[in-house]
Amino acid sequence: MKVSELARRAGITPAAVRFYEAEGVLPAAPRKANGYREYTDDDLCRVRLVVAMRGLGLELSECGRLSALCRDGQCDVMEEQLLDRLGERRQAIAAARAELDHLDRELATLQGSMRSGKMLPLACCGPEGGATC
Amino acid sequence: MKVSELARRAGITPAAVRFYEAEGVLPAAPRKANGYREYTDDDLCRVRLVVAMRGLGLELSECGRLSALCRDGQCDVMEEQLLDRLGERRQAIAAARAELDHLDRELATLQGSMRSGKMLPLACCGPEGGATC
DNA sequence: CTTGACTTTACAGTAACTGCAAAGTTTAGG
DNA sequence: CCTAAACTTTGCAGTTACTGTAAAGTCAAG
Repeated sequence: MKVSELARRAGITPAAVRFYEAEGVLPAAPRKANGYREYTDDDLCRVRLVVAMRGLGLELSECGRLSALCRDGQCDVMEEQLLDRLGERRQAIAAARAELDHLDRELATLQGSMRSGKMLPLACCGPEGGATC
Repeated sequence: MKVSELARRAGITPAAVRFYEAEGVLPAAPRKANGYREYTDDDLCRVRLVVAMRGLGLELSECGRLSALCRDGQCDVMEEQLLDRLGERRQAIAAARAELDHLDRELATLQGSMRSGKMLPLACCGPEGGATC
């Protein structure tokens, strides 16, 4: 199949597929006589793995590394490392959530102050006392 | 004061201050004879406003626009628009949180399947039936 | 007078793509 | 056979908000 079909079936754009190849995340596809990339179902499978890992929030380079392990017949090693990453991701997600919650509380408080007419409680004029904004 | 002191008192780096100026987020600072930027307490106040708005998650361009309004004596208009942005931000935060929650559930499920020995339930070999990864 | 701590500028790099331009290829229809 | 649409190729610029580096000038202390 050609790049557009591969991309469509993997759920990304042809440009992204070429980008992944350029970045070494996917192996360089063999070319037909006209220079077009030609893909097999196995290739599709590999792309899908990368897309799935990206969807889990892993960095592209990490997806490439893990996918390469799998291609080298070390799927078990890959699985092990993927499991590690999943744990790390969940920690990062928990942290991100806490941060969002904190920010939302700040925003709510600020909204409240502003709506009740108080002038900018933004830390604009700090503890040093300040000039007019 | 010089750029480092301004930056320190505003809670950012000197490089960020110069960047903000280059981007037009802050007005160009007047220079001393030696070419160094010279700032007043009012300038510090302006930078702090931008830093505060950035901390609320607003885009830099938006911070620049709002801060400029305030500089032009339209603090009231700025406040109004800021209030709008805060509402939008809170919506975006709620959406981001929902996404994080969803992702975390996915990760947890995947962790579970992998730990109990099931091979990659990643959508790697899709509904079309697939090759080996 | 030297050393260290500043300052200036400009430019490269980051993450993960998207969009564009220019040129060649294929495919369907007339 | 011709043409027009819909592909494909490459390379490069743009996105966001900076950070890091390099080269060069300035300033304060000892």
